[in-house]
Amino acid sequence: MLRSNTSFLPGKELRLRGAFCLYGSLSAYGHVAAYGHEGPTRVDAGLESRDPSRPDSAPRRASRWHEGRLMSKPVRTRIAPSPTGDPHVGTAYIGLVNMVHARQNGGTFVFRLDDTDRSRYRADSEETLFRSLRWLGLDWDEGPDKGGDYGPYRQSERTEIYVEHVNRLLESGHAYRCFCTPEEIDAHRAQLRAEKKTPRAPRTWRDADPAAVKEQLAAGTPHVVRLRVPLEEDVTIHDLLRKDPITINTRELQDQVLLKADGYPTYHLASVVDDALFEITHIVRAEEWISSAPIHKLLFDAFGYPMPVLCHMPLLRNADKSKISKRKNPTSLLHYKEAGFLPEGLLNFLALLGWGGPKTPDGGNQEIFSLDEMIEHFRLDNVSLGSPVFDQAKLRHVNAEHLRALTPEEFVARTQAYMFDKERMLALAPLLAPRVETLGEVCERADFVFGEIHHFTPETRKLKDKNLRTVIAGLQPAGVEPLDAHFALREIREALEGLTEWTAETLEPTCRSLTNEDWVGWKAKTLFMAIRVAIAGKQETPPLFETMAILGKSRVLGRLDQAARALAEPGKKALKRWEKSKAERAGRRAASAAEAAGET
RNA sequence: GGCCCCAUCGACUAGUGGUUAGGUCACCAGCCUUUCAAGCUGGCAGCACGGGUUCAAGUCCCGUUGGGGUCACCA
Repeated sequence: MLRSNTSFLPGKELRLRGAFCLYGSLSAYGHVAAYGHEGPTRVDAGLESRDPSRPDSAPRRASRWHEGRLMSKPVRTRIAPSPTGDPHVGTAYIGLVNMVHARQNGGTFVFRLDDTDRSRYRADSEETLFRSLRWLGLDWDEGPDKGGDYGPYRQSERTEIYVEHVNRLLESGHAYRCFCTPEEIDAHRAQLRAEKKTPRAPRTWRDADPAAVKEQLAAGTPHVVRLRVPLEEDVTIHDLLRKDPITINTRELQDQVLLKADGYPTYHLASVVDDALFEITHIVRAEEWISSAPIHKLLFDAFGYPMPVLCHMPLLRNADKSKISKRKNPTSLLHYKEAGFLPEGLLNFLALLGWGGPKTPDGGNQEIFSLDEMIEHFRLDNVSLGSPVFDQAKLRHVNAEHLRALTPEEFVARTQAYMFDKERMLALAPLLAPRVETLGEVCERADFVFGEIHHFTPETRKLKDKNLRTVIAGLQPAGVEPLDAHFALREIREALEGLTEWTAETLEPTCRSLTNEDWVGWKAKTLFMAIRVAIAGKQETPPLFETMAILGKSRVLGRLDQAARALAEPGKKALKRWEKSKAERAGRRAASAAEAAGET
């Protein structure tokens, strides 16, 4: 395979390649040469390029594999996050790679908001998303908050475009209207599962009588539009990182919903249409999308749009190698910001996953580097495919290196901004002032606000230290099993998670509602102490709900997780038992509510 | 379970047919130091297994095992 690795001189080759990436020229990287075998109308561009780092190397052939004439296109990449929750490290990771690839090719990095799921939409998370990614150091050239020539960049504002596209597919026979009810679909799937077949939506309407369709349409029956997936046909996709093409037979696929009953598109439709319209050249996204790539390929083909280069990045992992999850790892960018990580440190750490960093003369990798250095040296097609564990220890180390590189002035500025944020201090002042007698006591009194708390590692529980024992005592009241205390905290967390407004006034009733007799039997006093210790690491704090409000939702939730984890790690059986108990209690609550309603 | 992806120290990685398998984190030991960090020196530790191909395999091929993803009107 040809690659300019004889000298890892910073992006020599890339610079020469210039701002334009020959559409498909990545086949020159060798292992994607298989592209050249695809497509009925492939035209050999006959272009040759040389590896500049090896003047004597054989000329490499660049070819273009899909329809039409040779066309060079400026690189355009994108991220398309959903505003449905806290900004995720995975989003940042994929965003970083997309941005770096665009930048090093003089291309454009696009931010597109995937807000087509109206039921999960949360208005506040859109702004948080922008802010968090910007904090990290990501910056996009086009986006909902920035505009651009390809807008609108919010998919919820593009529904006419999707409907128009769906109509095209309807006319060309690539899609059909499906009037099945959700119940019918579920039943069908259940039956197929029972027969040990691939569960699929029924194809009742796939070849329905046009008259019947017209009738349903006239009656205004709710319906979706589905892709008419070919019955038995191999669909082959090419991935920049995997040398073998991936072939999936359409019998593994189902007639994917394209347009939902509420008129909004599904991810599949919206992303394909927008990637085409935005002229995205490289789709760089997480590995979990591989299995739906054939659907996308089918869609690009149905529309007659050129297929972008696909690049599926490895999934970030928990220590046990499962897909990273907030249960087992903090996944919110807010957490890392609030825990005092430097954005450049986090970014550097993320860059290390799948890539070692620039090569060093001793045969190793330079692991500490800046975004600019990454843009200079990183190569998208050289990402390693293992399952990178998001290792907190390594993250801390990388962050520490960046911290140490700060000048004293910078260090002070960063620390001040982190600890004594004016807004936060103003909120804190009325709670703190009555409780201190000198300024010297401020930090001690509110230590849990200013930084991380460390009381909840599993090791802590083994310590003999008296103070720490008290801490655990609060978390786990006398006579309560660790596992029960774990679930108590977890249940609190779940209740709080649903809160959209995070103030002392909204927090109090939510917390109090968990103290009814249906609960594990704790009094308010006990429950509130457990929460207090979990979020503050000690038993003396300003009033609980005010304290929680100031700490902020993500930190409170994160610390409840942390505390729960420190108490116990429930097994599958225990989890099941808990789920069951929750359901039963919910049932009882509903029953007693109904009874109460009946009496009045 | 079907389909798909993946596989180098505990973790992140370098490696693209010929290496004493390199670097970093973590861990251990020593040095430095009033303490703790940091720093320095050293150590522990890896090509999942089995078959091929080849003069030569961590590197290529096949199989096994293991891990993961995915099977929604969520993305």
